[in-house]
Amino acid sequence: MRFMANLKFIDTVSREGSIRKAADKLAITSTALNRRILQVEDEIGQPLFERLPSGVRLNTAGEIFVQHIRSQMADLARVQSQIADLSGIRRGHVRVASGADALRHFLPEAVAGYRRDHPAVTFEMTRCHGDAAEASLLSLDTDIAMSFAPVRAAHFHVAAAVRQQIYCLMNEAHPLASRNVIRLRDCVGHPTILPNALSGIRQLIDTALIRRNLELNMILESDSFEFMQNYLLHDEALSFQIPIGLAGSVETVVDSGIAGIVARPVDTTDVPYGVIHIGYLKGRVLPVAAAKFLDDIIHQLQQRFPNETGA
Amino acid sequence: MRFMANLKFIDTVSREGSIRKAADKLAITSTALNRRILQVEDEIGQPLFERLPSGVRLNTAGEIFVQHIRSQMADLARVQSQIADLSGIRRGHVRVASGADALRHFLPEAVAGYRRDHPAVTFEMTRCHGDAAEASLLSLDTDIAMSFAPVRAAHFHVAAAVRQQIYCLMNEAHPLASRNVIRLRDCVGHPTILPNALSGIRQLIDTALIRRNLELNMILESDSFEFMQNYLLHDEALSFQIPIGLAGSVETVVDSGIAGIVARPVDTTDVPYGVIHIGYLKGRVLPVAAAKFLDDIIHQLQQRFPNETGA
DNA sequence: TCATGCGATGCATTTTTTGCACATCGTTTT
DNA sequence: AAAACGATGTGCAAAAAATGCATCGCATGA
Repeated sequence: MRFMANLKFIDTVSREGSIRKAADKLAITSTALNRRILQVEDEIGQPLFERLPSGVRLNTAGEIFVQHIRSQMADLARVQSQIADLSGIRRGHVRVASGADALRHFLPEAVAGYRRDHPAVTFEMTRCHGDAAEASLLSLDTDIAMSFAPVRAAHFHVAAAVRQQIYCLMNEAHPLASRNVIRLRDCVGHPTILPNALSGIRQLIDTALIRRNLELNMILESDSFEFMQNYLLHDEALSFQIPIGLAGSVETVVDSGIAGIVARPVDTTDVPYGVIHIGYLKGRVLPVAAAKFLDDIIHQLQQRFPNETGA
Repeated sequence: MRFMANLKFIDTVSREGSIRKAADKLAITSTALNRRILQVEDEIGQPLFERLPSGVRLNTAGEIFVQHIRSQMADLARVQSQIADLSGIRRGHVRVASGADALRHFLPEAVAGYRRDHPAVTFEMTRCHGDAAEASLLSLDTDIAMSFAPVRAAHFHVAAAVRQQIYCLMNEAHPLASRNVIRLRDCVGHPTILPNALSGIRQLIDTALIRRNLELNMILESDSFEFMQNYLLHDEALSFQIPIGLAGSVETVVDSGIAGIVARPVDTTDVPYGVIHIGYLKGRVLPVAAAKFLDDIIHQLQQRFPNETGA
């Protein structure tokens, strides 16, 4: 794309914070890159970068301009995707940011299913925590975000929301494994593993504990669900998860997807439902591929959680 | 703007319908232009134009791409305006499409007033009828549209709406000039001049006539308000106009702005109020200059028609 | 004080773009 | 039916632009 080259160069420089580093990345000499930037600045009529001894940094005009560039590039991707769609082959590139929950089982299956129908579409999956999702949407590094944390609606268009009950995970030999529903007070005293503070699950549980003035015996904290679940195989402890992070459908979720580990719902009067939000940057028009994939996962969510899915 | 050159070239070719004509307009040879277009088509991966014996025409992919180009260029104008605004000098270019009514007195005054404060801002005023306004907003040839005709809300964001009563214009020697309010039936029999069928005024009057089963003695039809008013100086006829097309404020509008011509309100039970809509393309972010000018004229409308202006 | 890393610049070189002449194709006119 | 016209596409030489190298000036940090 020659006609976008200069703009892409500026974007890269702004990300690298240095003309020389950007030049390396772009496989041209710093001289050439420098001059192209000077040229664009000349055409704009104002400098876009502050020259610092350690490199360059965007000034206010640059911030505005780079935001424009990114939106242009994202829009060009949409247009290309739309044009490619005309010739029958659906091609494109879809970038998804998601919490770790959905990245475990749901998204792999969803992506694989989509690619079965549209093998020319490529994907980029980024794991991220709450706020980072919004940032990557804003900088147009991501098309679709999926987050269990509450979202600020300012920049986020919610395409779908799915209610998720908290489940308690444990070894099938655990004394609580015989119960059909777990009350929060049942957990007190048992060794417990919790996701770290950025997780939506953790926030829900912490709020519930404070409200009921309970305290759990937390022995371990992690941001890896896989680690936490595997740990349960070797120690008699409790952990928490939401259905989308488990393998089966919600009715058959008696076992958690890992042999020997069972999942039991936590009473919703103790810990309320949380909500997974799926959406994209407000005001954006998604590329065809991303839009179709979004439709796809919303459809799958409706099938898997028929009574929990809303607009 | 070298980095936009190729895109601008494609836009021009699509408007001219011929590579040669576009090349003339762009002051380069058709050879060079042709090759640049082939190059872009190559980068896109698909042809954008159909080659016809009489020139070129956009194909479907081209339509999509050109729409993208136009939105990019409009957005670049916004960004430039915003950047220029940082340095204190407000510069930019504002493109307004309006019916003939507002172009007579209101807009000249409004533009002159704005340019008094911001002399670096340039303007482009286009007179247009109802539907053409929407088209020029959609093709991003226009920033702000002002229309007395009813607007379809699909693509039009209404920034302000002003109620306008119909006034009857006549020579001060006309027998009806002695009345304070004109009833529609009073007009029957008198020679009458009407704006042509595209005008919002005409549509309101036609509807009223049909409803009351009246018929006017129409001797002349025109799309030039100036012609119509000047005609009244030489013949004892009636014409119609809305306040924004007249010179004074609504209270002092006993004379029409032209010596010897008076304006009398038409009873609103006969001909209802019409509405002037001022707005822009839905979803667009206007350049700073255009946005401020829009604020400006809305403010002036509120001052001039304090009880008629709504959101 | 010196070394280091940054962006800017002059100049020779390479790459790209341009313009001219002409080919090719379809339509219109004679 | 044939010629003329006007459209886009193509070789080739000239012109213009971009590039790479060596170098400068400058501020920071050891």
